[in-house]
Amino acid sequence: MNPDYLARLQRYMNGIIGQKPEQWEPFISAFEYAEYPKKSFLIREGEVENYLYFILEGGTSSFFVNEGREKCLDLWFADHFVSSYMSFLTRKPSQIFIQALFPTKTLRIPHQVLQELYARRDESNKVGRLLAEGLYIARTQREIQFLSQTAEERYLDLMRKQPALIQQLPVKTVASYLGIHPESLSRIRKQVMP
Amino acid sequence: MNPDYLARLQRYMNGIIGQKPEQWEPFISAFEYAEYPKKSFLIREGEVENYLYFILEGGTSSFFVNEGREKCLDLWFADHFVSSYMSFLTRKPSQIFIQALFPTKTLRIPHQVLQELYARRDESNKVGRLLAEGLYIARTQREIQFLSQTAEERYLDLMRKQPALIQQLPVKTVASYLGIHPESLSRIRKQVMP
DNA sequence: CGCCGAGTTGAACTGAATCAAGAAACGTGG
DNA sequence: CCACGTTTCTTGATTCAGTTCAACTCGGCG
Repeated sequence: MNPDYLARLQRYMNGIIGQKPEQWEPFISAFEYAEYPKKSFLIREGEVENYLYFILEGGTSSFFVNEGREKCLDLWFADHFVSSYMSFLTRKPSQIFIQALFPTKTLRIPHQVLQELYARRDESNKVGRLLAEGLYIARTQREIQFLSQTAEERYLDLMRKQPALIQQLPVKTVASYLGIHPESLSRIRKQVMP
Repeated sequence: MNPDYLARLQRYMNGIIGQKPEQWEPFISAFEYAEYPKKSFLIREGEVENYLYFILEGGTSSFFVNEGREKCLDLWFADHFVSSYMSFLTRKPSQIFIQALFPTKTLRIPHQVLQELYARRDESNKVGRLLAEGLYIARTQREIQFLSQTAEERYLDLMRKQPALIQQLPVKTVASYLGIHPESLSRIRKQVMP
């Protein structure tokens, strides 16, 4: 494993919990390296999520399948955590798939190891707290956006905030992320372009 | 204040973090009692959320207003925590209102006090972690439901899981919670009833 | 009594889904 | 490196869930 990888995670931890290495050091050393080829799954529906992943390179889509259609919950890229977090927390089968959108390199921590850390070192709960808080905020922002904007507005927003993302991902992935079908995104693009 | 109220919070904490009073005792004693008349606001859009509330009696609606329409994010009742949690965490103005649906009694903890607790007692982060995790799960479940069910399915689901709620709340509140307009709920009820 | 907000009903409208068909891009194996 | 089959993308025609706007009813309350 590239030694720079742990440094990446350290830098991220520094950013969210501050300059107290003793708080995140045991946390960081509990991670293991794992790679996922493009289109492979970090987890499938029905499995119990055993890992929390920190993305080093690449990106993932979290989605569930309803009546044969993929419904994307979120996309995550380098320097973010991803997991079927509900399954990870509840130890129940995952309702979602997480799939690598590109060849993806991660550091991951097993559930068991994290739980032991929480139990053994009170201060490690701070990491877990900040993690859950961050995920909560992301979820809530997205829900507010879905309730207040049309598909076209969400698309324009995405173009403004993450233009690279629209270039790199297939239309069907972007459409699913926007909560619409590929045909609709196709029309929106035609509408918006000229 | 009714002394039973602290016991209520204690029982709840016991349920989520287990039988270690020393973990939640300093937490619980930091709460103060507060009442909200029906239709009053725990917080309004634009204000920074200063409290995390534990509901003793009554209930609340969390909503934002978009183009003059109320969009409900969640409803909470006795023995649950509520807050404009995104504002509480980020210290930025709240995007949402929280309004008492009935005369509502709460125990609330000020942001500052909770932060000091987090900083001074590592183990109190566990409470914060479990709280954020629980809120994350609720948000995610709701998002999955919105992406996979029609309004009628969501209504039938609510009837099955929370029939009392439909009785006690005005149609417009239930409609907003279901993500539709009162007219639409009216039609769905007619459709479903006979 | 009369008002006023809450709920219902109707008719027209709209954003997005659905179904179908064709064109373009992709990747896989020969 | 090309050929072939499979996805992916686009476009069109149609349908549908839910909105919008407007009118009307009902029940409580000053």
